[in-house]
Amino acid sequence: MTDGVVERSRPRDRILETARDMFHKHGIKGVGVDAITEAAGTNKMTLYRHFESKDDLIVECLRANAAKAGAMWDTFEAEFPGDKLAQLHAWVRKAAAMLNTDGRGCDMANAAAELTEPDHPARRVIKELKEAQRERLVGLCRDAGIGQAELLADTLSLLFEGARVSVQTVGAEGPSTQFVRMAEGLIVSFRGSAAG
Amino acid sequence: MTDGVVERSRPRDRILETARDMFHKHGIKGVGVDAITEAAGTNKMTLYRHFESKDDLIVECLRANAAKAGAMWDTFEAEFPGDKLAQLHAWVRKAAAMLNTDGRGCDMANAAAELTEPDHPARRVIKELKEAQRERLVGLCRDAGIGQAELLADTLSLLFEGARVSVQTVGAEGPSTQFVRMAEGLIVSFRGSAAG
DNA sequence: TCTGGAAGTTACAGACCGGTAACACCCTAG
DNA sequence: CTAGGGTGTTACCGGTCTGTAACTTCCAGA
Repeated sequence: MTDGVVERSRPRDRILETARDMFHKHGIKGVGVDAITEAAGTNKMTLYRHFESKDDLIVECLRANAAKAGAMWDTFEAEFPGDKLAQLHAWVRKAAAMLNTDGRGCDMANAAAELTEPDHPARRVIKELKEAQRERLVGLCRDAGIGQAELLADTLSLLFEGARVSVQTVGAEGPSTQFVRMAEGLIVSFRGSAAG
Repeated sequence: MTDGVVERSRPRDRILETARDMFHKHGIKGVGVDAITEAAGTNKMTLYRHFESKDDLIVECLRANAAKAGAMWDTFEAEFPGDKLAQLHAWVRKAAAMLNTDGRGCDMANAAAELTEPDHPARRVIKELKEAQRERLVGLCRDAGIGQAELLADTLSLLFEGARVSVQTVGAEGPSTQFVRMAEGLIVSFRGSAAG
């Protein structure tokens, strides 16, 4: 049982945390609710008392992931108060670090790859949360005084997203090793062209 | 039955083609062998006479995909014989076109997201085929006279990969719309810096 | 016309899936 | 002490999954 995470807390929290971990490691369709509840040290009935379906649990996991990712931005602000450019570089470093932590890509991207039904409830929240993340990165670029903030943010975002899937397909020794160099080069280039 | 592709040909070919189509649309774990054989106008026993398991079928589908993608490069050479820079721009246009054809990402990336077992037979071939694709793009960049060919190829590759997952998560109207602008800008920038 | 192999058919095994029912338990708030 | 809500337990439903067995049908080539 490598999927522990059974610290004593309220069953709902344990289920949510365990499900997040197992969905991340083994994929959504690769994990059944029985396995989740067992790893969470509880049982199926309790799961269905707190979540109305597996799909509902999936959505809650994605929201929890996004909340955790959102908290990351606050640490940048705390670490470099007011210095938006430093925060942008901190984002690059953090992103690069994530590439080497584990070989699994973004949970939302993976979920979108697995859940192909066009009206699956998870697809709505994935789009919402991804768009919110884009807004934050665009805002950071703009506040850092970069002229074409949207273009830089989108480029960095696509690079990072691509690096994550690259790690998942060819491993951490592939093209993703150049991510920092690419990102830093882009920031320099965009700062050189035009400032707000 | 929207997953037709039942033209009269040998059962093995029909199964392979149908499986490629259905895996692409609905994901690998989202399609059972019964559904494949039915859509291919044959039956399960015939599938298992030609493929030793579903995993084997998956691997063959990935190889077939890669073969089709490989043929794409030959069309570039045929269209712009000897003009490697033109072929690189053709790659950019082709990549951009793929972003708008359907909302599903790269089959290999999606497969890697779904098949999480570290020793799954598909993971080997995904890595092999992705590395082969990288070699081709690096070669194209180098032959186009670009100094840092590997870095440009990896950057373009990551951008494209990221654009495909972006289409899958937020749709074709998201950051991926800027893909051509990003790619062309990078090529210009790399050509300006140093040439071979 | 005969024959052999490829393909189709039906049924089944064994496992797993998401989800529910009915009931026993425990622990805390009143 | 008691009542009640949250939790645990067991069993079950109907469905789907990969994979196999045994048998029939068809068709091309000799």
